[in-house]
Amino acid sequence: MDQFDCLCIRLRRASRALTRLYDEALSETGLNIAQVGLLFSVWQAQPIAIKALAEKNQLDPSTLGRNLGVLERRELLTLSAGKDGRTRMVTLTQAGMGLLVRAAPLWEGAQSCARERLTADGERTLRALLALLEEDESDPVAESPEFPSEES
Amino acid sequence: MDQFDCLCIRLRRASRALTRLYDEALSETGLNIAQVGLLFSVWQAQPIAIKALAEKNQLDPSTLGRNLGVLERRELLTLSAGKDGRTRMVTLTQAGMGLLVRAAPLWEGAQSCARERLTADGERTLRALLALLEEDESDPVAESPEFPSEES
DNA sequence: CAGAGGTACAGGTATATACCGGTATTTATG
DNA sequence: CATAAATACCGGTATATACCTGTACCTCTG
Repeated sequence: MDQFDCLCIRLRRASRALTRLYDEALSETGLNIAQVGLLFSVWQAQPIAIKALAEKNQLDPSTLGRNLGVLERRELLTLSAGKDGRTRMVTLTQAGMGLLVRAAPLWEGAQSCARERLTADGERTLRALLALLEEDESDPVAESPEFPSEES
Repeated sequence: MDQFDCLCIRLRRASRALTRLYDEALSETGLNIAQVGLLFSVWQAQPIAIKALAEKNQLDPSTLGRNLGVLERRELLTLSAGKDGRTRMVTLTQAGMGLLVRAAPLWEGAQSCARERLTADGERTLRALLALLEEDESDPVAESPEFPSEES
């Protein structure tokens, strides 16, 4: 086993790899998959407050605020005052909407490619993950001393 | 469906959530899961060049270099010149080794928790993901107009 | 209605991540 | 052997991500 069986590390690695795939497919739009996903999420719910959008995307509100700032500077969306003076409502601009439409077929391509790739060499990983989840918990990890213990 | 069925967005979201879980479990070490994973990876292969470590972790070498810098400043590892004058070899310090040992039980806890949580409310997601992978490709996505098309 | 407490956001700080271009070093080539 | 090409790394730049703190605003209570 090249890597230790950390669900989180595995997931992070898979996330990086898949992100690279989508980002490349979307490169001609000048946006990455996180940004396209965000625009899409706004489109679904606009106008929507930052807090609500953060919950919808399970993102820290301050993170989301900064991410929105990038898209606002590119004039893909606007942040306007809501009825509640504390909130700022997010809305797509025409340009943002247009970019989403342009991104759609590119996203489709990446999604197909991802699906193929996952089917090809990743379904095993998924199944292994499932197996890991179903692993007998009562069996202590004594067999494979994956983490260093007290021998220096 | 609250979210659109982007494998990448889903994976990124899951990655963020799981990262939060592990990071919290590891908080008393002052390290996050990415750092612990990196220390572990170095431990497995030390001394190892940045390039090789980057490949092992599927990380961009420049990214890895910066991440290593953080751990070097905390004196958890050292970067020394290799035989090849271009490379820098990464090695754990005693402190780095010690922290890894301290992190082990905390990591175990997070891993168990993650496994439980995934079993509880995420196995469905995994199975859905599998189903998505096995989805009939010949069926065009016409049914659910997930992405905006030409109506502004 | 005035103050207490809660809410939504902005900004500071830190890390993670990637791409690109520059530099030093090694290797290959003529 | 001298030069070209390849390699490994570093630093600039940009974005993603989260935590914490401060500020403005709203809501509730007396």
